[in-house]
Parts: sequence; structure tokens; C-alpha cells
Amino acid sequence: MRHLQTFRLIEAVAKAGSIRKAAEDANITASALNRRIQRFEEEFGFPIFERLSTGMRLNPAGELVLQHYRGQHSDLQRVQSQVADLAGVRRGHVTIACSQAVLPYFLPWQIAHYRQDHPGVTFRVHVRDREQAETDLASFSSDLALVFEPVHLVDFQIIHQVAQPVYAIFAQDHPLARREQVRLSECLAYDHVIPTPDYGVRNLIDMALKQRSSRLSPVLETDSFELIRHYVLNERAVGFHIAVGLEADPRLAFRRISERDLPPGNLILGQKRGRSLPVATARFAAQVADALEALEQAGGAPAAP
Amino acid sequence: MRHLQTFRLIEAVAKAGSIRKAAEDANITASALNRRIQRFEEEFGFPIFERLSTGMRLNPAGELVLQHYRGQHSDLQRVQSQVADLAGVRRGHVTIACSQAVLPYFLPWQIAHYRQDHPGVTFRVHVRDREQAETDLASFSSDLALVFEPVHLVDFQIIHQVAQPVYAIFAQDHPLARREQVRLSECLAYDHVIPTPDYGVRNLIDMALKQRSSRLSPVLETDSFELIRHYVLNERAVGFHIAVGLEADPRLAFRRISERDLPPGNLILGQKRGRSLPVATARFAAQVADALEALEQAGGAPAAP
DNA sequence: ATATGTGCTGCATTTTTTGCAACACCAACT
DNA sequence: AGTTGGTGTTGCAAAAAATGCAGCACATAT
Repeated sequence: MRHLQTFRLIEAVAKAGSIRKAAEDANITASALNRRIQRFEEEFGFPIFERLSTGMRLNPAGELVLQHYRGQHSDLQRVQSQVADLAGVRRGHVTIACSQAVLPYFLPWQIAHYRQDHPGVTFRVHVRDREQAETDLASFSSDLALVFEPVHLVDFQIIHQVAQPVYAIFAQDHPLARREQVRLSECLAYDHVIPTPDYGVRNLIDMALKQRSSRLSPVLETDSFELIRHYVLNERAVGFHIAVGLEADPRLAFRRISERDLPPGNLILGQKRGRSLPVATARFAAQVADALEALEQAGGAPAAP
Repeated sequence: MRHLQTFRLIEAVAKAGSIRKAAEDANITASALNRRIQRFEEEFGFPIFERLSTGMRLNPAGELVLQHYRGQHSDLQRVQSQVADLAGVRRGHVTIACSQAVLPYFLPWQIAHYRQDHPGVTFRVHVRDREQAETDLASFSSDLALVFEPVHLVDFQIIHQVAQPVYAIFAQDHPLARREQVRLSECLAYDHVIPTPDYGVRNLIDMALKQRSSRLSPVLETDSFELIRHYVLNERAVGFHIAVGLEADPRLAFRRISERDLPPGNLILGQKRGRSLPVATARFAAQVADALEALEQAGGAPAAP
């Protein structure tokens, strides 16, 4: 859509920090870009950049302008997809920011399933921690977020949420594997592997331990749940994971941690507050919400779909 | 803002019904306008007009596009006013769709009072019945609506509402003027003057009479409350009016109609749902809301501000 | 049939945008 | 102090885009 070109360029300048760099990226000359910005500022009535000797930086007015542009851009795409929909074309593009936990089984299955009915719809998935996911929504970088225990919740509108108990995971031959449910303190008595503090699971553990005597003494602290899952197969250690990312595996065992010790966290599907999503995105969100609902009915137990 | 020019032209064509007429209004040639539309449709990916042999008409896609444009336009103005605000300029423009009832005293006083503090802010007032007011909001023709008993309320977000009892009005020497409160049936026993069915007051009366034996037999039915107010001074007749538009007048008397007969209606200040208003508009709305609040405290009695 | 309206298009013209080169300025090195 | 490499900005000519004019093809109304 060409009438938003100027905004795109403004955004490029803001990101590049200088007209010349942005001009190079955009394959135009600095002078042309310069004049576009000047003309815009004149029309708009206020300067939107601070001129520093080292380059350009957006001033508060510019931030507002850019935010406006992002909203309009996304709204136009929504309109376009809506029109495509009523023209019977049924195409679109869905962008999701999500936690690692849903990567192995849940999300790929959801996407594949959706694409069975709507092969014209394409996807992009960004792995983000819960805080980044929210900024992604706010800046229109992602349309949907699927995260465990998000933080701020301003500008974050919950579409659906489901309680997710935390599981202890270990190799099948681990002593704890003979039990049906385990206590948190029992887990910590063994060598344990935990996520870094950015993550919801870790957060729940930290909260729980505040009122207890046990202390964390992890042998491994990581921001990769994949690493955690694989690590416990290699050493007699205990890891922590939420239900949704777990699946029957002959080598891996997982047991629910007693709710007395660790309350379930929430896996939340959300969008930017007040935004009306493109058709394809909204439908996909509805499907995921249904799937989460079904997960809840199943008692939050890990299972293949 | 020049990058919306094409949308403005599209809107003009939609309204005029033909390219040539719209072109004339816009002071360009039909060919230029024609090509702009073709180019837009190509970029957008779908035609937005139906070509009839008698001219052009928007198709559903076009309706969506136009609605997008209106939102975009108003949002840009909001941004502009917001920037002006943080630049300390404090200017803006407020558009209101309102019932006739608030025209004589309430609204002019509110506007004047607001402009005392913010002389840079200008206003436009559209007199609309309650249904038109809502379409005005939906099409961004008005920022605020101040109406008695609105109808649909979808896409209409209530900012503030206040109960408004209905009053019977007549000349000071009318027999009913000796009473403190009057019954609806008593009023109808005299010659009476009523608003047309589009209006909330009439609606309330109709509802009330559904379960009663009395019937309406108006000597005058009109869509002008001003006419009603003046008519009862000329003939011994009874009119109906809500509190907010009444003020002490040596010739005019008004008495509250018993609540048993006629429940109070609501005078509602509202905006388009989900829209974030420009600064000036939001502040003015807040002031009006306060005034309505004060009105409510005063017991809904008619009074000068 | 005629007359009048419609949208559309080829071509010349005008307007707008762009690229190039040079300038003025600033900060950090040499 | 001089040099170097970075910035934004501007005059002028070239390129690109939008516009106006005149005419076409078609449908409706008279």
C-alpha cells in the first residue's frame, strides 16, 4: 500500500538512527528521504525527529506518529484479509509470539491442523519469553501471544486461559518415577535443572520457596526447555516443565508436583487489547482456544492431541 | 494530510455516485480521478466499486475500506491533537451530535464554559435524533453524542448518563399550573402537543400508554421542541419536555409527571465504542459528564446552570 | 433514433519526486 | 591544529508520476 510509504521510511530512519543509513537500506538517496521527512513534518505541523549531530532520533511526537502508523497498517491488513474472506479467497498470515513449551507438540499440531482446512494461510512463530511477547503484541510485531504466566497484562487481552500444573521430569529409571505424585522438596533433594528467572515455571517455584525452608541449588540453569528435557536423560536429575509441552516418551517420565507445594500456572492465549484481528488470525485463535479448552477438560494431563 | 487524498476522493465518488460529478467537486478531471481509483483497486487487490451503467457504487469491500479510512483519519487527528497538547498548544476541534433538548441552555453554556479555559478549541454541533446520532458516531462524523434515550447501543459507548424525568409544560395561567405534580392522564385530558415518534420523550409516552386506557389525540405533533415550548404559550395546551432544556420563565410553567405514569428516561453522553478520543474532546466530555453528575445531584430539577 | 449520461484510454503537458554534487556542521581521532 | 568520517541540508537538473484534453465505447432515458 503505497500511501503509507512515508511512514515506512520514518520507521526505517528511526531504527537506523540516521537518514543516510536508512536511505541506503531503502534504496533511495539521502536527499530524497530527507525531503520526505521535512515535508511530512511540515504537513503534520510538528517536528517528529530530534536532530543530533550523530543522527536522528524520534521525539515523543514521533513515537506517537509511529504508533499510529503501526495501528493503521495492521488495520489495513485486517480490512484486506476481511475483503479476501468475503471474496472467498481465504488467505492470510498469522504471527504468533509463544513460549518454548508449546513448540514441540502443541503449536505445530495446531498450525498443521488449521492449514488442512485453510492451506492459503501462512504462519510465523516467534519464540519469546513472557515479557517480550507482550511488547511484541504492543508493537504489532505479533498478532497473538501464547505464553505461560504473562507479567503485565496492560494492553494484553486474554482470549483464553487454561491452568497448567507444573510437572517434575526425569528419566524413566529415576527413583521418583515409581511415585504417582511428588512433593517439591523431594525433587529439590535430587540434582535439579531449572529455567532462568524470566520464565513462569521458575517464577512459580521461587514464589513457592519463599515460604519454605528448601533452597534452590540447581546443577543447571537454562533458558531452554528443550535442554532441560534432554538433560535429565543424561544425568540422574530432576527438571521442571508444564503439561502442554510433554508427551509420552519411553525414556522420559513426568510426575505432577503436589498442588500443595506448587499451584498451577496459567497458559494464556492473548492479543493486543482493543485490536480487531484479521479474519484468519481470529479463526486460528478460536481454534487454539478450543484446543486449550479441551486440554482443560482432559485434566491438564500431558497427552498427544 | 496528503497521503489520505485517495481515500477522500473515493469517499467523494461514493457520495456523488459518479466519477465525473465527484471530479468536478474536487476540481480535477474525471480521467485523473478514474485512474486514481483504478490504481488503488490494483494495489488493494480487489475492486471496491460496482460499475453500473449509471455510475459507480461502493461494493461491500469498498464499504470496509471507507470505514477503515474514516477511522484512520480520525485517529490521525487524535494523534495530532495529542502532540499539540504535549507541545503546549492546546487546540483542537470537537464535534457533537445532540438532541434538541440541550440546545437552549445546557450545551451553549457547557461550550462557552469550556472555551473560557481553552480558547483554541472550536466546536461543531449537529442536531440529530437519537438514531441519527448513533450513525453519526459510527461514521466518525461526530466525536460525541448527547442524546435522550438512544436506541441501539451497539457501537455506542456510554460515557455518562443521567435520569431525566419528563415534565408537562404549559402557560403559567393553565389550571394544571396550580398543582405540584401532575398525572399523565390529566395532561392528556387537555389539548396536547407531542413530539414525533423518533424522539425519546414520545417513546416513553407511547410505552406508558400501551398498558393504559388513555389515548393520544394531539392537536400538534412536531419534531421541534422549540415549537412545543412556544406553542403552549399561545393556546391552552399541554406539552412534554425533559428537564434539561427547561429554565425558569415567567410565562411558562412546568410540572413533573408522576413517576407512576412515566418513568424517567436517560440523557446519555456517549462516543463510538472502542475509539480513543482526541485530547480536547475527551476533556470536554469529562466536563459535560461532571455537569450531568451535578444535574443528577440537584435532583433532575430544571434550573439555570 | 437521438441525446445524454456513464467509465475508460492514448498522448502531450504539467507537477512532483528523485538523484547528484556540494555545502555546513560536529565529533573524534592523529 | 589538522584530518577524517560522520551527520543533515540544499540548488539544480533529470526522471517519474499525476493530470488534463479529446475522443472512444457503451448503456440508459427521451
